[in-house]
Amino acid sequence: MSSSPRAGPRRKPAQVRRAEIVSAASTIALDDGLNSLTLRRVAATLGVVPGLVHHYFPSVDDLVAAAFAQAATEELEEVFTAIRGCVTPLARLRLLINLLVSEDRDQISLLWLDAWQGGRHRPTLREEVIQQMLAWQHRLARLIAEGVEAGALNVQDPNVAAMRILAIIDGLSVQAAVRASIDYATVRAMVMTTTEHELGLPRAALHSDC
Amino acid sequence: MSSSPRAGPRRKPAQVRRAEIVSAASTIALDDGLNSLTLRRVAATLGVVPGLVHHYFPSVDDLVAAAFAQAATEELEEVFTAIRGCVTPLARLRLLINLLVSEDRDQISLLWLDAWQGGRHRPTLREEVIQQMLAWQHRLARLIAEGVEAGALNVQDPNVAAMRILAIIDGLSVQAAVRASIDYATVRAMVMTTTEHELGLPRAALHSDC
DNA sequence: TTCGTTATTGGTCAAGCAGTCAATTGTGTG
DNA sequence: CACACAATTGACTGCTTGACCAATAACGAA
Repeated sequence: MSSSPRAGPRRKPAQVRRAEIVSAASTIALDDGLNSLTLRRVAATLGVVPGLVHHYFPSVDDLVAAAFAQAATEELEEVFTAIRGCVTPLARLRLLINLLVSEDRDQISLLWLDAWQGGRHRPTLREEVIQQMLAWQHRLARLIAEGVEAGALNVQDPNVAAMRILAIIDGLSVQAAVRASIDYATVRAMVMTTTEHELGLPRAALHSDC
Repeated sequence: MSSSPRAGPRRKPAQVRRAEIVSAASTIALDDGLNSLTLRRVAATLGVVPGLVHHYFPSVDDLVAAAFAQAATEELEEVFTAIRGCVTPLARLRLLINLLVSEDRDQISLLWLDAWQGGRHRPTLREEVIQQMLAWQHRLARLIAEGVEAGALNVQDPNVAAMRILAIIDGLSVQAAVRASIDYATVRAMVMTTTEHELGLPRAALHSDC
């Protein structure tokens, strides 16, 4: 019992511990919101003392920003990895919207809402939010641009189109997140129709499965 | 000096005092956000003791909801009163969008953001937010319906159109509220273009002044 | 093995918060 | 005028938070 599994090494390399903290923080943020993210909460999750978390993140703002960054980046990569499986640009867009407007996305939608709001009084978080929003815009714009090159889409400015599509998704996500009962199928149809308008597609070009 | 002006009647009718509190709370919410809205802050503004505010609003949730309700209702009425001056439905819509997407609206946009987020853990506020969102949707839908009757617009479901227009305004407002520098003219053009799409209008039908 | 670095602990601090309550004072009614 | 009610006060509680710091113990390098 000298090397009991439960009695692991109490001391970990800084990098590892830091990653653990960010990961735990990210989980808490997704589960209970950015406001539930406190030094003590993270410490309790990891079974360490609050002071240790403070050692790695002297300012809570930094911790919150890091947690949001991890969650947001993970989701972005997840989505864009998933749509890589579709062959045509149109199919990729269709799947992207289906992924972005679904019941499963409630958590991350609420997280974004928290982040937008929290950025008001958390400078570092605010910067991170801006970066993540730009990342989404760029990735989506590139996707659209590829569709244009392939001749599948007809749009003047991919960046503006991406911004607008993301805006309506955000707006409807907020409505979905706040209001009690909202029909996700309706919302999805709304986004699709708007996107068709936006990308110069024929009506119902997006309304089907990947 | 027996009736010194500064020594006004310390005791006021409940209704008046209550209105004062809500009004002060609403101002604070608009100036510094819903999170800065505390019993103490309101009390300090009015020059009374925190306990008094608590006497009228035993729960902070109720106070926050009331403050938001007042600010939101006021703005709704302001906007719909202002557009009454325009003769055609199209002109009314145009002015409405111009009013809803402008630098002056930063405060109220941020307030809505706070309310959406705060509704997560404040049941009364949440209910109020839902009511206010529905109010906007209904009013805008009616405006659109009038345009349809007048033959100026071509839209199947005014309610859905209203929802979508408001969604994109919300989405872009969030972007505007969060990101450092955003070109409001661009945002306004975006909303107009989308609205034109949404309402079956010819391109650039909205791009001008009232 | 020794020693310096540093991850980690435990405890502390002050600030800000909502909520509670008994006491007081102003107001209007009978 | 006197009484009852209600607005208002002031002081207090308990809680949570971020931040700080000195002491300790583990780890790696010499």
